[in-house]
Amino acid sequence: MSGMTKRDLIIAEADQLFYQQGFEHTSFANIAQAVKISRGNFYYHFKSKDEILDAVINLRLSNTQALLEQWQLESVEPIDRIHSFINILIMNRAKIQRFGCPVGTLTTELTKLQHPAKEDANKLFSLFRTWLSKQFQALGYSRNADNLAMHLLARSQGVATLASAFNDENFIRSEVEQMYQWLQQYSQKAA
Amino acid sequence: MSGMTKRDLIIAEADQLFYQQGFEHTSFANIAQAVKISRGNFYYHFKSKDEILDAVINLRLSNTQALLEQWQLESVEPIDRIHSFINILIMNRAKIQRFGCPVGTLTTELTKLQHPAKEDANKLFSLFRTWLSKQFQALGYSRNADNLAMHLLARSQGVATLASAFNDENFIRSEVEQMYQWLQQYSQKAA
DNA sequence: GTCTATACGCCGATAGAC
DNA sequence: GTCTATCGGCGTATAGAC
Repeated sequence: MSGMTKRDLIIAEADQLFYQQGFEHTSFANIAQAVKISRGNFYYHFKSKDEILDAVINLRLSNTQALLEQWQLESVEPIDRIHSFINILIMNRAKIQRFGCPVGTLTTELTKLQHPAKEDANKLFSLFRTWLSKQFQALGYSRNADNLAMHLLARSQGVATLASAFNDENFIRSEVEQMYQWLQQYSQKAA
Repeated sequence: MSGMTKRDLIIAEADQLFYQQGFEHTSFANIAQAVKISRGNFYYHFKSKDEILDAVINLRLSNTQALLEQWQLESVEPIDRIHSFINILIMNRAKIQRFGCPVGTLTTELTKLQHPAKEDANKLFSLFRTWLSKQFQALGYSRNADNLAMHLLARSQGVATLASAFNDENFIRSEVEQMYQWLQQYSQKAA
């Protein structure tokens, strides 16, 4: 947390609040209180609320990029890397049960608001999509790698939505197990 | 549309707007304009915005109930009934691509707003859940019927979320095909 | 850089005429 | 029942002192 400018701090707090309360429902007063600055001081750092949203999306994009690179380094086998993806549902289960998936809920909200930043938020999905697609390509499924990537993305989105609706941890664990089993059939071709 | 009271008309318009724009983002001015009444006249029919939300949720609950009963009458075989459920993704594909699933997006929004009506909105999910569960029970999978119901609900939620994010009709069709195929393995035991 | 004070609009909600 | 007029509050955003 050292070397963090006040601007970075605002973005980090806004990131959390947008996730927990939604973008529109989060006011400058909320963020200002969290960062412990006055509302007026805000506009020294950002010209508008949309500008904060852009910064939050960019933060999430670089965090996601870093996460994918980490998974890439941690595992050599594509199957293990895809496992890392599925496992976010377990790692983040507590927050997912409360607030859903940060990517899915943001894009859904921005869609309803017809907000121009929706396309940028969608890049978060695309990062996972292309990364997963590459793993399936490496497994030898180059023809439908993108379909498999989208399928897995959809499965995890659905799990997040229902886990949040029913606040059900066992459901997450059960579905993650099934996703692992589903994945097994694609580990054959690699050998 | 005949025999529709002004109150019913307000609820119907609010239903559409809440779906398309979100609950919080929809103002009385929006609804009033759609129904062609003044904002003030509103409070003759409803005491508060939350009261409209309750009415909209109740409308959706009874519509859903009617839909499930229709599916029950249209098909005798549980497999065919479950097919009817999966097929909503195709039937409503245009709206789903634009606004996502009306059930999922509403519960997600109300969760972030920490709105008391969230539990009522969740009953929409529960209607589908118990109905699907009954179909799987009828197929002979009484032990994990609820798990299968939740699995199918999650799959369709995920499809709706990603179809809306990427505005992709082919993805919907492809996933629906896979859901049909997944369902096939559960049609054996019945014989 | 950070603050206080304030402008201005939209929101939900109310009052009261017709 | 439907309207107009209006209140009080909160939202984003600005101006200007320190």
